[in-house]
Amino acid sequence: MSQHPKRKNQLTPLAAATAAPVGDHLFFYLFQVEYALRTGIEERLQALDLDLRQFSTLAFIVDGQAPTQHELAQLLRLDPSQVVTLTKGLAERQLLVRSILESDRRAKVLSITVEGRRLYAQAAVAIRRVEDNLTASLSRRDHTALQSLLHRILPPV
Amino acid sequence: MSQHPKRKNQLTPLAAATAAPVGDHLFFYLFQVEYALRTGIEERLQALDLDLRQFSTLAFIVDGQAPTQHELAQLLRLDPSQVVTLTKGLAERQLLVRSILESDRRAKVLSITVEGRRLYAQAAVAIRRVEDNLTASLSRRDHTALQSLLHRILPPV
DNA sequence: TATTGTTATACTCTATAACTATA
DNA sequence: TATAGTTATAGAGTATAACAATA
Repeated sequence: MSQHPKRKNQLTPLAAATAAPVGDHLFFYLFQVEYALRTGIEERLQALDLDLRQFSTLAFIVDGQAPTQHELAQLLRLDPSQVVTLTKGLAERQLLVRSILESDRRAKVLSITVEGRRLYAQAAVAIRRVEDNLTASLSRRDHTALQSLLHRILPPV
Repeated sequence: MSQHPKRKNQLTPLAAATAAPVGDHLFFYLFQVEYALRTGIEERLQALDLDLRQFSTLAFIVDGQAPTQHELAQLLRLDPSQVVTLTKGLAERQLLVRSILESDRRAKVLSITVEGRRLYAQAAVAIRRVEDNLTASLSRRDHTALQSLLHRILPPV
């Protein structure tokens, strides 16, 4: 048995996702927690045949924004060409619909389907479970405090 | 001027690094803060001709662990083959030395040079500045609280 | 026989440019 | 002329396998 098992397509970011904090740097802590949360979520989403990017896509649509592909590209910080592949895949699975925006026939509006909403809800529950598990050692107040602190330092969109 | 300017080699993770939080998910906040911090740090490190992975490498050595390449691979969650390229590059710049571990001649120990320590110190200051800037809206107590909360939910190594 | 480091290669994902349709 | 979307392709980064040296 290898001491360094690897899943296929495991995400190893270009930047460091260090396995241990060094010095007193906020970023070491932040990166490590982010890594744990991300991999935990990805693992759970696999069972639903979704990755984080696909989930986020559904989330933004469900959120009521009915974004165009261009808007989604900005929200996900993706190149528009990647959004094509992303949304086509979800559309093929009948999780969303890509329709022409009548007020600007160049644009495609993304809207959720019943099946898409159902899968999103399932995924959201699974993700919440991972989040709660990660912060299990915190009191509810501290969990809220963490989220609040992160919220306060969010750079303006 | 493009509405969607892109730096070359800008990191766009496989997973979502969403530009806006959705719902009440911890991960949206965490990812966004992580993204802001990471890109901010990478920008500063560019001036020193370092990326985060290289900085982390120096950091682990300076931390006094004198790790072998194998150990560094685990710390950075990298494949050993990638560590070769990584450490060779830093060795060429005389920032570290790769020497044979006498107690196990297969292994290579990494140790910092004077020049490497100097550059590391510079980089650490620059990173600290980015971190402080990110949390500028927080009181010192809240900054500490955030770091402490993140520390408490770190998964065991 | 197992492990560390190394090299070479295949593969995945991203960046870029060119193109169509619409504004 | 500019913008949304699309397609094709080149490039960067990662995973995998094979190998040498040492244990």
